[in-house]
Amino acid sequence: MTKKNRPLDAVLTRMQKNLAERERNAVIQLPLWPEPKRGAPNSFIRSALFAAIQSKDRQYIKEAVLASQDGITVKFTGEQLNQTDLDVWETIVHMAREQPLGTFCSFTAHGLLKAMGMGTGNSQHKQLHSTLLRLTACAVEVTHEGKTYFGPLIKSGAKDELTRHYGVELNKGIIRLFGENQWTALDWQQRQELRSQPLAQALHAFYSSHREPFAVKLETLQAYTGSRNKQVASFKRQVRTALSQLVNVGFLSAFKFEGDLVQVERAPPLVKRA
DNA sequence: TTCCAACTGACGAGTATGGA
DNA sequence: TCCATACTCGTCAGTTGGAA
Repeated sequence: MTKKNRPLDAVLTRMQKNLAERERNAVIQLPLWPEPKRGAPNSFIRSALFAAIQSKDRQYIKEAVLASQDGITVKFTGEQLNQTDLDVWETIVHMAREQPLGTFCSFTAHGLLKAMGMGTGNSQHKQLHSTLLRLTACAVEVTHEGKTYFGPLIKSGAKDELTRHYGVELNKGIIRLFGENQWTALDWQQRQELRSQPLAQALHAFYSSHREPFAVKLETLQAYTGSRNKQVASFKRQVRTALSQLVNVGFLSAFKFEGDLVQVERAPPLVKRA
């Protein structure tokens, strides 16, 4: 290196430092979806990350590659997540979307349960706390369209045992999952109407992320929803019931089975009159 | 494919508590 | 006293697996 280049190197180094500093301090914010919607990355709802299982059927998973749609890779370590966990995560993300990522989002347990349309009894409070711990303790590695996020789904949290106020912090890196055309605004009212029906919720989320759903094999749906039902006939029965529920809530207009293929037709969105 | 029984979790009504 | 929040407990609905 010549003496002549040294000042230029110093300037470049300073510029790189400034750029890195600016990136660290940049205000990163989630997309602003409307109030009746809940935003979720497609990588979450097109994979078995949030399985259609009951709480009692959770398993501990270590560095497992979960079933996912082509173009998405999901690795998971921790206690298996289900649709209830997705409800909680979506609600927290929904509340946090109006403030920069990395800042604490505070709420009361009661308020969060109410916001999710759940009961507010002791069992629900315990369930909520377990969910928050699960979302904090897990480790996911999601790759979608060349962008990878790895880490927990909630960075950290705090709770005031007297007032039951929570404060949770989301990772800034989570924004990588909300790239353009990589997330879906789920109809929250429909999802609430499907509460306690994990398979219907999982299919609602999956098909919400496809404007014109294509025919999908039963075994593919079985994998994407993380179903524990090993019997094909039994799973088909469950899917039929779940899709009927999606028709009832106005999400689908029709569905049919052609052999082991499932074809659905989305209902046109309701236009609210002023 | 349908039916059934057992199990589990969610829900809701009634009540208690604490702060303004 | 009122209101928001929290707790307890009984009931109900959903899920599952097995049998026919």
